[in-house]
Amino acid sequence: MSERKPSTRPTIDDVASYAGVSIATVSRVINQTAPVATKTVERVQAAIENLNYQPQAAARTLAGRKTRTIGLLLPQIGGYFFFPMLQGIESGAHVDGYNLLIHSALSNPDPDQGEMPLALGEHNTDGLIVFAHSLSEKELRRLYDFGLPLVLLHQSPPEGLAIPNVTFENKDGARRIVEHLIEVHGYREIAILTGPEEHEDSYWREMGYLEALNAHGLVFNSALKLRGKFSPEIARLAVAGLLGTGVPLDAIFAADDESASGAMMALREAGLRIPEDVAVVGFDDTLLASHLTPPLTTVHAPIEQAGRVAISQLVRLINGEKTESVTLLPTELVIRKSCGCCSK
Amino acid sequence: MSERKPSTRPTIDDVASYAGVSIATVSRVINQTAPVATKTVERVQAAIENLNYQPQAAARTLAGRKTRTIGLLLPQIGGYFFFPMLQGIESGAHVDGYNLLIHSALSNPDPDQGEMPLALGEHNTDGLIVFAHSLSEKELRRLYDFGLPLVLLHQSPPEGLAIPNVTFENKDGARRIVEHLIEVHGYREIAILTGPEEHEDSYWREMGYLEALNAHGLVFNSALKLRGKFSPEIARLAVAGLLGTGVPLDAIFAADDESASGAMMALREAGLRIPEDVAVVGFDDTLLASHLTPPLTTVHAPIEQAGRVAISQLVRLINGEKTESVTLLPTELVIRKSCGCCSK
DNA sequence: TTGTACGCGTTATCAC
DNA sequence: GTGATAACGCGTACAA
Repeated sequence: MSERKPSTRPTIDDVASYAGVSIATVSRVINQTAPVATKTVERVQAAIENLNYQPQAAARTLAGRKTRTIGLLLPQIGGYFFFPMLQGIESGAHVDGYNLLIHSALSNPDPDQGEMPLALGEHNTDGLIVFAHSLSEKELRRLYDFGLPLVLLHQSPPEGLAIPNVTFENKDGARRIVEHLIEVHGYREIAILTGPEEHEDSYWREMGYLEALNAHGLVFNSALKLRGKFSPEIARLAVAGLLGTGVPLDAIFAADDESASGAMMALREAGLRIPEDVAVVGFDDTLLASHLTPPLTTVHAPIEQAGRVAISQLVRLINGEKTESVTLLPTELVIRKSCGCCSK
Repeated sequence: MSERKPSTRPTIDDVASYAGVSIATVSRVINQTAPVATKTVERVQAAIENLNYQPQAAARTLAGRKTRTIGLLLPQIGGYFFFPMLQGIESGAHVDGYNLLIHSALSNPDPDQGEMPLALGEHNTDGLIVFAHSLSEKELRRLYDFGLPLVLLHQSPPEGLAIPNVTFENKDGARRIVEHLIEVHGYREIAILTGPEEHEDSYWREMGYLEALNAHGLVFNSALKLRGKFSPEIARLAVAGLLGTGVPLDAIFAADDESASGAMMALREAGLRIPEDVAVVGFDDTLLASHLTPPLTTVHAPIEQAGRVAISQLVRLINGEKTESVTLLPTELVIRKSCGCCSK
């Protein structure tokens, strides 16, 4: 298959002469930036239609100093968490009339060491949504100082930077699900599978776990704190290791659904039944949760909504309107079977 | 939280005067488009560094007539299939130095009826990757006739349009997994859960199924053909319906992993064991497959690779190089437990 | 090896 | 309501 030669596209001048008006008028009907006579509008629109004209984005940006584009920076693409988030962000961006430019930080080497400057920034975006720790603090500061509108998803801003951030009521959700394990099922030996060290959501989920323990007079047993890193494989190994020690165990609170699935694997491999021998609960309520066997009791996190809110905050910022410095989205307990409820 | 005022960014002129050269020279060192004296290069680079200069994307595009951006058009964002694909596309695009603009067709109303023109197109991209049927044939034709480089993912081009397309060896993979059911396990009553009607991958998977049946002297029983639409819920209902009829059933070949998970649910709800009573196999080998209980025997499809190949084809097209009209990526049988193998 | 000057296609600011 | 025309920031002949 060989190349075809691109034809030349019509410009605003072509439209203007076709319609017998000036380019200024054409611009006016396109952008509705000033009143134009109805007849003229019709002629111009017909011209646009007939010539199949579409304004050149780059020229508009250059002249109008707006890219109409929002950038999204992610640590990496993948995981169950990712697509509802992207869904929210994409639809939100589109509703507000913005294009979405995506980059994963992995393919975006650290600008502190390497040469390559950030592919997303003030030169091609009106604002950025930064997920968790996809940007070094230094780079974040640079962009902030520059004045680029920024919103942080699932990360609070570095000291002194007034960047809006949106996340979940993690502590509250975690506390509630752990209390469910304690109050409804009477479990007392409850392990926790934490996420990555630096992950703030994980931190607050752990705090919620501790709070629930304390509220019910249970003492925290550090042997029951396992690092799951939001990864099924790592969680599986961690749980297998715990089971090897023979420590008594009633239930496992995994800080996300993926590590919960790893925990389930480990339990099953050890010949333990879920939830009869050990209960397992998660956090996030991703697609995975309902596909597991038994279906996972978890905390529903409004992931898609978070994406949408992040966009709306960013758009407000771009428009120079006031924004919330922190948005905490409520979570909700979702009872399925892995905790011991509803089992037959 | 209130607004901050954006500072003004340095231009190529600032860099030029800072370095004591002309803007042409600055442009040359940035784009390495002509030899420049080493000393000069150093001075310019220092200037760029000190001024924190980054070229304005819009201006480069306007002057150089290249957006350095690739557009990705999707029917909707979601499903397990989606991550690896996006991963491949994103990384591929980045490796080749392109930005990635994403749009889902859902938020992109049909331009044939509505007003809104396609948000992605010749005005803001150098080329487009179009997934399955996210674009009407008319719009596809328009873009093609215009000369915009186009690559189709999991869809063959409309009559007469020479657009490269990349997909899997669907028929072959389907045939192999169904033959596995027949030859290794001796199943004869094998149902199929197809995907959406118009989906080509699904069509070829069905063909592979039929081929396997024929090759082993089994006659196709139309009662065993169920529409799963690549959806767990729809598949679940379809299978439940089938079970209600009492038709004999040894195994189910689901045309994708998600419908396989739905089939499993239905079977379990009917009190049937997998694979002892009815075996289930899928297609794609997404994350889901290994998370199911029992782990799903399926056909591994190189989803991420398909994304990467699509990008490379598109880039070749953009560069005016020759491309493959069709790329068929090989699939591979992945034996887990849901077919009856490895069970203990 | 380097500099000058024009053009890329819009928006925005004036006048009329 | 409408029309000239000056930016916008950069690439790139063409000259030197």
